[in-house]
Amino acid sequence: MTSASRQLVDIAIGHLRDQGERVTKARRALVTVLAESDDHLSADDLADRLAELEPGTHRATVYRTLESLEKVGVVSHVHLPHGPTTYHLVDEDHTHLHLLCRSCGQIVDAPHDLLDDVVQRLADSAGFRLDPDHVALTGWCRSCHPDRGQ
Amino acid sequence: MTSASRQLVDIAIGHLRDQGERVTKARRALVTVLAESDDHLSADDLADRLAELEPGTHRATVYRTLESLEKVGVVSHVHLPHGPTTYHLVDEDHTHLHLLCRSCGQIVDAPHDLLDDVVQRLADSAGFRLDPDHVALTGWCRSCHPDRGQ
DNA sequence: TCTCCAGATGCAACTCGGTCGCATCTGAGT
DNA sequence: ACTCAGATGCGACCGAGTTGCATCTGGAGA
Repeated sequence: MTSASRQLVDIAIGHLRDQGERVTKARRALVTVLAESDDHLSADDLADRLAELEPGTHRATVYRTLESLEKVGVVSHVHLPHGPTTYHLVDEDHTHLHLLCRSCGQIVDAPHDLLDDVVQRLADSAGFRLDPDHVALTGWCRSCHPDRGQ
Repeated sequence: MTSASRQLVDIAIGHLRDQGERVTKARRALVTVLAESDDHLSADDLADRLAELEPGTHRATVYRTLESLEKVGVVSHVHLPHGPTTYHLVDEDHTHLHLLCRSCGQIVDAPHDLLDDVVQRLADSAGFRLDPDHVALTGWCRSCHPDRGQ
């Protein structure tokens, strides 16, 4: 475990305590797994990695723990069309949007401010507060883009 | 059945024939249901409505028929995060994007050209061809928007 | 350090959206 | 009318996520 990820874990655990949430083995282990991973892991991926750190952790616990961590704002999830939801630690410094290639399934990162104009326009015109990074947008990546998609 | 929807059905059935696809009872019935519906129906919703027009149509047939109709370009689907996929007839004149409220679940329509700039920028910068209406974007609608989301 | 209990966990059964293999049926070309 | 590739009905299956309930435990208070 790198010092960077140890620090992420400490911060996240701190948030849990601050909000009166219990710091259990499962929660600490899950945060640790998240801190050491990239941000495209499904609940099942997390359960697999958790099997080493905290064996016997049940799938249902993974889902419930993720829910708790989201509630206190240390975790967030992204929906991938045609695929499982992925989870990641909230990290203001490294936010980015996700683009999913409909052909090869590759996830391409996009700058976090890509939709800033759209957010502004929707707020002004429809009073809709857009949450730009909660779903992956889809399309075709450079190496795939066909004339006509699936 | 209105004359407008009858016309949509005829056009769609024409596309099927043109592309050498069979015109079966289930396909005709499903196109008819789609032509008479708004565009936020799940496969199960469609199966329910199909029960009147063409009783005994199996769920699996609904999925397979939707797939065939998509292949010939008369149907398209939109993913709603936290909900089932919805299907609609392709209709160039009435395209729009979908915004899903994370609080009340309401679907808000947005102008189809909302993401045109983004499409252009992504194409230029990343070679990614964005398909702007394949997933619903999420956020909070005018009557919900809280200070902090779920 | 011990006690206690709200809240977290393990487990199994369940839901829901979607897919698949296979036997049967049918649209449409001859 | 005959034929058969392709469409359908059916049921079993799958993956993702949820729920009810019994048991366990973190951490606050004595």
